[in-house]
Amino acid sequence: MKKEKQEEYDSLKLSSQLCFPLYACSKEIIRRYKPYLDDLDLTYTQYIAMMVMWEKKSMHVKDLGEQLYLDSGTLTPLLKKLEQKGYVTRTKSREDERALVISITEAGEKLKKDAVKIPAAMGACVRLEPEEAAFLYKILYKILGEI
Amino acid sequence: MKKEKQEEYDSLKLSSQLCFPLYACSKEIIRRYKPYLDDLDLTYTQYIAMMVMWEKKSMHVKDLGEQLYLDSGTLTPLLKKLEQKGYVTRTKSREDERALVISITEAGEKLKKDAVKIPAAMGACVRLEPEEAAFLYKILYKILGEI
DNA sequence: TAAAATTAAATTGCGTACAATCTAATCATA
DNA sequence: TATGATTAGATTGTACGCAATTTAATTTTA
Repeated sequence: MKKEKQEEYDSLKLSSQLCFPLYACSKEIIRRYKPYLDDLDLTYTQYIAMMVMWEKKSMHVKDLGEQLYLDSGTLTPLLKKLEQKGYVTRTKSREDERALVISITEAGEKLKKDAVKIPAAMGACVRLEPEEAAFLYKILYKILGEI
Repeated sequence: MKKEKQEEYDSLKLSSQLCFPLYACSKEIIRRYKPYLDDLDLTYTQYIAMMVMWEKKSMHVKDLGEQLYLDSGTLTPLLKKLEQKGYVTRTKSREDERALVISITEAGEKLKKDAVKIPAAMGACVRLEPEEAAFLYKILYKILGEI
């Protein structure tokens, strides 16, 4: 086989790709969260949604979706579940009846007290040097920024 | 609020976490693959499965699952779909009747010719310096290696 | 200002992910 | 060699993730 052809084919190896370790790593980290999140009866996606709510207290579904890079097809059922659990409320906006306002509840705020343990536990679980973590963070946001 | 308490709460911000950009980035890259994969009528997961098959030609579902970090719950329906499309065959192993052998077909091999364009197209799509890419690759496999 | 365009959520449908369970085959060993 | 343990896949059930479509509300503009 010609050398160029072989090189082309090599690029189709899983081990030549960046996308694959990124995809596998993302799933792996989420898997490592699971035991901690199970204690709070939250899935990973519900957890990142709650993280935004803990910070912002109240916001439109649209804005939440922009923060999380998720659309209404994912968020609508997820937020209904968080409402069932009593962590948020869902109410139509007065100013714009198209928009739905998500607000954190008392119980949702309470949950935060249990959740604060998680980042530390995860930090111990993923062993990276501080410089490695910082660089990884920077590169990932560089890729996301290209959107 | 006490300073330590605030720091604890800050760790619960989406912007303080590594997991979130990793998760968002993984989805974003897969999203960027979509137009190219649509041309081949493959999903991303089907594509990485085919990447292994292009390299190995034939293997057990179990080994494929180990390569891709996927279990039979994901692979069984996925491989049935690839079989329907005519890219692989699924046959019981002679030596061990529990095992299922996945083998690439003529049509599956043909598909590789169209797929070789994808890594180059994606490289142009995700703009990282070579050192950045190399570093990212190394760190991701470091995290995966901790499994 | 009435019609057209746009926008925000919800809905539908398909394809993962993965835990948990089940079934059948194989292995280990008492 | 019978039987208990292990293993490989398949199945079931829950929860995304996202494209495409729908519905209702708002904005634009002819």
